[in-house]
Amino acid sequence: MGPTIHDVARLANTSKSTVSRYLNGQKVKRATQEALDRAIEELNFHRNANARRLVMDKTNTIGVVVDNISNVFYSGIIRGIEIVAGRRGFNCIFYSWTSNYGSEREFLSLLYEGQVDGLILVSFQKRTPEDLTVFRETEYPVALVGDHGEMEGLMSVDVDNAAGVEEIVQYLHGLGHREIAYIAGPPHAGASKYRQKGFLQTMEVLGLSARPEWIVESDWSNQGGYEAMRRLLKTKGFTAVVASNDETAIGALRAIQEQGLSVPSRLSLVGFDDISISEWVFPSLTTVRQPFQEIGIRAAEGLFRRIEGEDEGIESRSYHLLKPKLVIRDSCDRPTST
Amino acid sequence: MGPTIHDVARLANTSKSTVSRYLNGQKVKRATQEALDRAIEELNFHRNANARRLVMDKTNTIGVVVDNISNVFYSGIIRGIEIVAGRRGFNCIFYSWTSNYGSEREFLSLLYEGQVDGLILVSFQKRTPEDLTVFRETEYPVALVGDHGEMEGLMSVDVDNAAGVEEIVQYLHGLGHREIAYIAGPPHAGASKYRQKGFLQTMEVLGLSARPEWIVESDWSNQGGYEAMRRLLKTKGFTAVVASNDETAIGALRAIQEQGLSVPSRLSLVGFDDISISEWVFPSLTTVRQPFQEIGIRAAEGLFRRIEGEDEGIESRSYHLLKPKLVIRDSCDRPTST
DNA sequence: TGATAAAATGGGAACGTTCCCGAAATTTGG
DNA sequence: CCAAATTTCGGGAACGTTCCCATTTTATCA
Repeated sequence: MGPTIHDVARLANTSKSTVSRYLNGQKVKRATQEALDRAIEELNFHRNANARRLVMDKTNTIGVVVDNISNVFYSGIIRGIEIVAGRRGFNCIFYSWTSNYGSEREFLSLLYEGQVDGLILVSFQKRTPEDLTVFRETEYPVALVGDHGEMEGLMSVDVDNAAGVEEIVQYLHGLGHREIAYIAGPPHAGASKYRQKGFLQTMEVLGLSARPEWIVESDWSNQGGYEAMRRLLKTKGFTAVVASNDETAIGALRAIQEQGLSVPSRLSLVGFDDISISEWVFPSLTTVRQPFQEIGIRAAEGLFRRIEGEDEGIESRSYHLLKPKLVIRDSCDRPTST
Repeated sequence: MGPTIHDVARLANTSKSTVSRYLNGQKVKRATQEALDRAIEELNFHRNANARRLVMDKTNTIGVVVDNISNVFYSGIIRGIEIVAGRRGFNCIFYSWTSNYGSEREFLSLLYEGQVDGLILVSFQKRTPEDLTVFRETEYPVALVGDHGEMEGLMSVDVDNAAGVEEIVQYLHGLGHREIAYIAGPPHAGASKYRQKGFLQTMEVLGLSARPEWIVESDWSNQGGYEAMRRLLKTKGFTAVVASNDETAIGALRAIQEQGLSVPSRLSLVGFDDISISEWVFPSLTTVRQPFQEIGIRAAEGLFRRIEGEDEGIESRSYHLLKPKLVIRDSCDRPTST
């Protein structure tokens, strides 16, 4: 191992208690301070984190579990979490939930084992009811981002997916579109379900018919969007396409352009998420922006409320639904009058 | 805290030593085993990681520091690292190198403090000579991915940037291009320098002149590529554009298309990196694929060689240069004969 | 200057685990 | 069935730190 507090004490002609106190910011005599500084410098001393954590029963660290750590749109969420953690003097460490692990639940052992003081689980995959129950029952600080499976009593943050799609449909309707196709996401993901519900409900409210052959399923990938759009293009009559996320929309855009059709003059297209590339495809994509950073901030604040035991009440275990925002770019226009 | 090994021992009518042995996979009598299983289950016992780490002086964890944790093209590198770590029974934790931290070097304290057994630093930013020296001098296991500042004696992995650009230029030359423009990256990043060097050298080898007004600088962002391309389009005569990364290329593509020019019939365009979106822009982007996963694997293997002290020699402290591969898609064609 | 208050210091227990070593229990072999 | 060999077990030290408490040193004020 490296040098210990004891070695420092010996070199500085004092006791480990004094070294410990100095390292923890308490005052020591001027002379001892200088001796300690010299000793620490000379030995290149660093406190052993494991010993500290053992005795203090505190890590000053929160863990963030992300499925697919490099998903572009987790970037904002992570940033939000880091801002709040930094403010509280906590570090963040990230775990990627790859196939190495069976279920998200397994990460709870990070808490049991004392590796982190709190845990934020970020996933837009479907969560199992067993997972959710475990998260609710544990007395350790846990916050969820994404699918909360409509379970009460657990701290979670998500975006109002239905409201986002409603905005989209209203916008298209305002432009004059009446025949609107929809590319759905994976049927089990919570976000996907809410988006589709938002689509169907708004169509109904507006008195538009959502024709079954104009609703196709995809998997939220570029490839999936591309294939879905090709299927869609075999039918006729719609003037606008709502893709349930941006990746899908970009795949769809490619399929449309390959057919020599033009967006937006021939067909309008909308996405969802506002990932960074959406501004840069041609034409730039009209979409709905998720308040990613805000999501991260809310989740982290909820978590810290539990870590610091600020409330035992219901507030820290409630469900936050954030409103997304329509971002109008160049991929929509009035329908061509035929 | 939670229940301890002692509580388990008491409940199972045995001693902590026996519990410890059982937890570590040694054999115990059938009867005690059953009693232990019951006790562990009933108490929901988990070993305290900090106590274990303290006494064993080992964490079975490697840390991976990434600047901007959500950069799409770190995904493959991370995956590669996780594969190797998983094989060795190690966990990975990720740290994001945000503005919270001054320099990469600060992460070395994770090693000093015993939080991780090894560290991989992934960054394509410019590294300072001081940082590099510290990484070289430390006796702790460290591996670098990206810029190694041409310093000898440190374990690092990078892609052969110059060779990649050379392939691009050779390919364009083979198609008949003679007038080639170049959008450079940020001048201080190592990768950027090598790519530019590769461009200039290959042009010279082929007897082509790299005209100064056809070499513009950018910052490797979409926006930067867009602006650089607009500047470039004020000049005339070139038939192909080499962008020094894909993001830049995609920004450039947009600028070209906004002018009503067509890729590839009017202008050929090539990128570098092969990020996932490059396949999906229209036309799909011809680019050079970095072997991201392989990079991660190499770095992790080098790291583990040092963690496990397999060699004290030079092998684990050498520089690995991996060859990238040209990926031909739809953004290049023969120049139009005017 | 001397009594008293305040500040600085050192010793030792505690945190929960692993691991060594000697003791106890069990198995083996004649 | 008994001694020897083997397996299982329990006690205690150690890991490096924090924190409490008693002690020593320094500062304060009449």
